[in-house]
Order: sequence, then C-alpha cells, then structure tokens
Amino acid sequence: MVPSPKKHAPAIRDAEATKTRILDAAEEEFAKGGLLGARTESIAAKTGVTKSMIFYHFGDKEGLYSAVLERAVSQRVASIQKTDIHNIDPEIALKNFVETFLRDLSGNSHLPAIFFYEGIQNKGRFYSQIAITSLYTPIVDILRRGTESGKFRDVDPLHAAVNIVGMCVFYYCNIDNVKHLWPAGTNPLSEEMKEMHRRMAVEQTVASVLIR
Amino acid sequence: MVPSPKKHAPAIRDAEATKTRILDAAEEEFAKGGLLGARTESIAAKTGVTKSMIFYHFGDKEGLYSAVLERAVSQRVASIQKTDIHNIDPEIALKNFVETFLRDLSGNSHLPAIFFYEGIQNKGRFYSQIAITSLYTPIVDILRRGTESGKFRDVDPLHAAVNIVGMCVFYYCNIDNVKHLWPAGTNPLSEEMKEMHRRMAVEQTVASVLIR
DNA sequence: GTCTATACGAGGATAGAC
DNA sequence: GTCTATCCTCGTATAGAC
Repeated sequence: MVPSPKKHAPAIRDAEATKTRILDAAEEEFAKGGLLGARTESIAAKTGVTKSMIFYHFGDKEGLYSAVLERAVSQRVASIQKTDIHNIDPEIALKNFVETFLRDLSGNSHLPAIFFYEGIQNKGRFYSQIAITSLYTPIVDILRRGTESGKFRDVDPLHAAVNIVGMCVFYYCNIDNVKHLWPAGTNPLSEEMKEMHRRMAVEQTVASVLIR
Repeated sequence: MVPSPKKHAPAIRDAEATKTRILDAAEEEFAKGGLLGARTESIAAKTGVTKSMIFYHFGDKEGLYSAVLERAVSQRVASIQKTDIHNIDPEIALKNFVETFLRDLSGNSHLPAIFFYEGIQNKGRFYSQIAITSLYTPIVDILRRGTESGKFRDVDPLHAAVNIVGMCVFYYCNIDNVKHLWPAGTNPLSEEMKEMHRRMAVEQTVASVLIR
C-alpha cells in the first residue's frame, strides 16, 4: 500500500491571524538584522508558514518591513497620547514621558533595534521621520518649558533630548553586548532587570537636566 | 592600428598602503551595514582596487572585519591608557574619561555604529568582549569610587555605566535619523555640532550621577 | 489561502594571466 | 600584488497545483 505523501498540514485558513503571526516573527527578525539582514526564509520558519505567504500577504520584503514599522509607530503614538506630558511641573512631565516610554519598550524590546537599523541602514527612508517627530517633539517641548521656568539647567534642548533617548534605548539595543557585564546567567530581559534599568534611566534623565 | 586594450592602470604596488586603504573603506562600509550588510564589492570600489585584493590581503570578509575591529580596539585602549581616570576626585575622573571618549569618537565617528552592529548582529562573536571591558570597567570603577566617597548618588554602577555610554554614542549611531531635528542643511558632523554634543554629553553624564 | 517547485539575480570567493 | 573572468551558493520572488 502506497503511503500517502505526507504534506504539511495546511494550517487553519485565517488570513488576519496569519498576517499577525508573520508580523510578530518579522519584528523579531528585523530587530536582529534590519531590512537588509532579515531573511524571509527564517521569518517564515518562525511563523510556521511558507515563504510564499509573506509575498502573498505583503507583496515583497519591503512591504512587510513597512507594515512592521507602521504597526510599531501607531502603537507608540497611541501610547504617547495617553500620557500626561503637559503637567505644569516639567519635572513630572519629563518623568511621566520617560517612564511610559520605557514601559512600552520593556513590553516590546525589539523596537529600539528596529528603529536604530532603520536610521542607520535606510537613513529613515521608510518611516522614522514620523517616528522621530512623535518621539522627540514632546521631549524637546518639556525641556524648553523646564528651562524657561528655571527648574532645568540652560541645556540645548535638541542635543539634550537626543542624549536622553540614547540613555533610554541603548540598553535594549545592546542587550547581547552589555549582558556580559553582569554575572553569567543573568537575564537582562528579566522583569527585575528591566525595572532596574527603567528606574535608573528615569533618575538619570531627570538628574541630567535638573538645576542642582 | 589596433588600440591597445586599455586596462586599469595597476596601481602602485604597496601592500601596506593598499591594506590601509582597504581598512579605511571597510570601516566606513561596516559602519553602514555591519558584517552582514557590507558588500566587498563596494568596499573595493571605495578603495579603488578590485574585490580580489580584499581576499588576497585578508582571506575572507570576516578576516577583513576582524582586522577593522582589531585596529579600532587597539586605538581605543591606547587612548584610555593616556587618560587620567585615577584622579582622586571621581567627578574629574569621570569628566576626563567621557571627554576623551567623545573626542576619540568625533575623530572617528564610524566606531559607535560598528560596535553597535557587532553586538546586535554577531552578539559580540568577534571582538566586543574585550572592547566592552576596556570601555565599561573604567566607568564602573569611577562610579563605585564616587558613590563610596559620597560625591555621587547611590546608583547601580553597571546600569548607570551602560546608560552613560548610551548617552555618549547614540548621537553618532543615529546621525541620519536625528539630523532631521535640526534645520535642513545643518551638518551633524561639523566641528561645531560635534563640540556641542560633547559639551552636552559631558554635562549630562556628570549631572546624572552627582549628588544634588 | 496555503503549499511545492523553480527562475533569477546578487554577492562571496577562487583560478589564473600578467 | 594586482587584475579579469568565472563559479557557486544563497535568498528574493514567481508560477501554478490544491
């Protein structure tokens, strides 16, 4: 008796679910290698579908990439809008913003690397213009208010904002690099470590601009 | 009369000079795309020699990559050894270290991106273990001394050090991303801008850990 | 909507002339 | 030590069956 050629069980036919699964896997892969380094093959493998599905749903690799960025940015924007950054006290506003930003990152730690890659590899060709504005503008505004009110030092708000973001995201961008600083076995993405990083980053951010 | 087939004038035969030119071009290329994204072809083009020369002199792409990292790290180490980081006053030591680090970077602004890539793409497989130690150990030591002496806040020295490095290098890692924050035409790598960044980063670094 | 099979281009690496 | 020509693998993308 001829054994029926066992093919892959064609998974449940649910376009939206498949798209989401692909997006999640892609996010992970793009975070590792950027648009250039990501392999559609390995995204497919992670997702559990075939490569063709990626092209079916997203056209081409760049289409998938754009979709990932788009989803990420809209989440960011939504989160910012829920945050109280217009508090009269600029110190509280700054604290709120950074705190929320870091909580978002600890929930999805792939994003810093993705946007980093986007800037360096593609020079922001795809999206980061918007992402940048939505991230930096609030910080710059808060810093200006802080300086005017006399609570913050007389910093250059643009440079200060860039440096603050750097302080917040570097840890997540460099996990595999910096993890060797801690004893072997320490998980830099454990809740404890992420919370510790958040606490330190918030403290240092505020201290870095406050009048002393 | 038959025109002699004009070939490329085989450049001056100077192995060392050629190797250096290749290394310089490679540094630039690796800074843009990391080991994965760099194209031997375009390194060769920048250098003005053919692809084969790369393989002749460095064996393969990874060999070239290692050579670039090696050169960079040895420069870093040499620079650190010339810096007064053992000053009795931890504030001065920290200022010295960061100031020197940033001056080095402004002289070769490719390095942050290269080491960033190395960490994220190759997980430090090639070199950064050493690079990391040579960079972070001094900072951590200074922070410990500062906390013990009561001049610095009671920070977690490892997290604080990571955040400080992030504050210093982020600007250089993200030039093409953040440059849109300034008026069009502003050159983020001009001496004025680099100096401004250095001043702000030093100030913020010190303020971020100092008792207030 | 999902799979298999395959075309095709890009890029790392080698062979061999000069 | 440098160049030209070529090989071969890998990875994006498409065609077509189910």
